[in-house]
Amino acid sequence: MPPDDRPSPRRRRAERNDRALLQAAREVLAEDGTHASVAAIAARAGVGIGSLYRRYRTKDELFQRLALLSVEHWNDAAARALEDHDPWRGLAGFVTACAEFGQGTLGAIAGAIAVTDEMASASARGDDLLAALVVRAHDAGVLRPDVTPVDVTLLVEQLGRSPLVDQIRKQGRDDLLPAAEAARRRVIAVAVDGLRAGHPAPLPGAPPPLSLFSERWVRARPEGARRHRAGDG
Amino acid sequence: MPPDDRPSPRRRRAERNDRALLQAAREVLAEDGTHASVAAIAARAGVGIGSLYRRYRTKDELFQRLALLSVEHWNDAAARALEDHDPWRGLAGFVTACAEFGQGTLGAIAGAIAVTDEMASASARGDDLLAALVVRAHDAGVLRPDVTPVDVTLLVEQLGRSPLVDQIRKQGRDDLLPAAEAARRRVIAVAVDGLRAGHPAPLPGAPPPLSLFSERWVRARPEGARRHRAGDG
DNA sequence: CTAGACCGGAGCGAACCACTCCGCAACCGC
DNA sequence: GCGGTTGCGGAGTGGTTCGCTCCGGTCTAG
Repeated sequence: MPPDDRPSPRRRRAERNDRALLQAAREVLAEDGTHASVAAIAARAGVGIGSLYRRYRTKDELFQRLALLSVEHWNDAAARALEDHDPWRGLAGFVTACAEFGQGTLGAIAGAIAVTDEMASASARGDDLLAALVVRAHDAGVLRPDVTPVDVTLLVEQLGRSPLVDQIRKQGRDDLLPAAEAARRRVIAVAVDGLRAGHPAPLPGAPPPLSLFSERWVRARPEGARRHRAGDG
Repeated sequence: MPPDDRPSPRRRRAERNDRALLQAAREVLAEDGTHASVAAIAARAGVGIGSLYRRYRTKDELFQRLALLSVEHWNDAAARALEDHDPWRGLAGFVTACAEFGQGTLGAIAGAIAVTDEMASASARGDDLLAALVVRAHDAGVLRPDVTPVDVTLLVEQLGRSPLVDQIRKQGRDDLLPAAEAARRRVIAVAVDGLRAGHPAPLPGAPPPLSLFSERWVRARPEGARRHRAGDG
C-alpha cells in the first residue's frame, strides 16, 4: 500500500471544494432550474467563481459531471437494493433513497446538456438493475401488478424534488429546514406505500411508453417557435 | 338581470385572451419557476406584451391573480369533495383534482409576491374545508390514521408539478404531451393510494408543523447573504 | 367614412449572464 | 527564513435578457 495516502492539505481542500460545489449545484439547480447561474452555485458553495472554472472548463461540464454522479448514485442504490433479501424492502428502499438524494433535480437540465457515452452506458445499466428489482417484486407479489419500471422511474423523479424544501432553502430559513425535510420524508413514505400490492382499483390508462425517457435527453428544438394562438383566428 | 349578457365580440376576445394569459402563466411558471418572464407568458398565450400590461399593471399583479384563482380552485374542489357521500372517493378526488390542476406551480412564487387580504381569507376557508375532509375520512376509517391535513397539503403540492410534462412542453414535443400526461395521472394514482388506511408501518417522524406553511408566504430575506463556507476555516 | 377602443411588438435602461484575468495568500523544497 | 509554485477569490467584460413604456396599425360601432 502507498504510505502517503493523505494527499496534501492543498489537495484535500480542493476535494472538499469540489464536493461543496457539486452539492451547491444540486441545490441551486433544484431552486432555479434551467436558469441556475454559476455565480449562484459558487456563492452557495462558499467558493470563488475562479475556483469553479479551474475545476470545470464550462458550466455544461459541471452539469455533465452532476448528471453522471446522479446516475451512478441510482445504480449504487439499485445494486444495494438487490442485495436485500426482502423484495419489498429492497424496492421501497431504492425509491426512497433516490427520492431523498434529489434525483428529480436533473430533469431541469435534461435536453440542455450533451449526453456523454459514459452517461449513456451507466444509464443503461441502471435500467437493467431497476428492471430486475421490479421483476423480483412482482414475482414475490408485493408490488401492485399494474406498475411498470417506467412508473417507478417517474415516481422517483416526482418525489425527487421538494418544492417546500427548495423554497425554504431559497428564503434562507435554515431554522425550518429540518422540519421541512422531515415532512418531505413523510410524503415520500406515503407515495411509496402506494406501490404496494393490494389496491382495489387498477392504475388509470395504459402503461407509459419508454419513449418518454429516451426522447427527453435529446437537445431541445433549436428554434423555440411554438405557436399557441389565442387570437380570433 | 342585465338583458345584454352577450357582451360584445370585443369583450369576448378580451376575456379569451385573459384566460389564455392565465393558463400560459401557469405553464411558464411551471417550466421556469421564479424566472418566468412576462415576454414568455405573452408569447405562450399568443398575445402581445402590450395586451398583457393593459390587463395587469405589473407582473406581480398577474401572479397575485393567479394565486387567488388557485386558492379558489382548491376551495371549489374541496367543497365538491364534501358533497360526495363516499369519504374516500371525496378525499381522493380532491387530491387528484388539485394535483392535476397544477396546484404545485405556485410554490415558485411563494415569498415573491405580496399576500392580499382576499388571498388570506380564501386560504383560511380552504384550510377549514380540507380539515373537514380529513376528519370525515378519519372517522370513516378509510384514511391512514397517521396522516394530517398538512401531509395532504404537502402531497398535493408534491404532485402538483410534473417535471416530465413541464420539460416535454418546454421542448415543444407536443406529440408526446398526451402520453406524458397519462403517465402523470398514473403516478398521482399511485401516490393517492398511499393515503389509504391499512398500511403496516406508520409514517416516519412527527407530524409536520403548520408553521411550515404560514411562513412560506412572507417576503424572502431582502439580503441574500447566506454563508456556506467551504474553506479551511 | 370617421372616431376611437384595442391590439402587437419595437425600444429602453437596468440587471444579469457565462466567462476571463489578475493580485494575493498559503504551501512547498531548501 | 525564503523564492517558487499552486490554488484561491472576485472585479471586470461584452453580450443577453429583464420588466415595462409607447406608438403605429387594425378592427369595431355608428
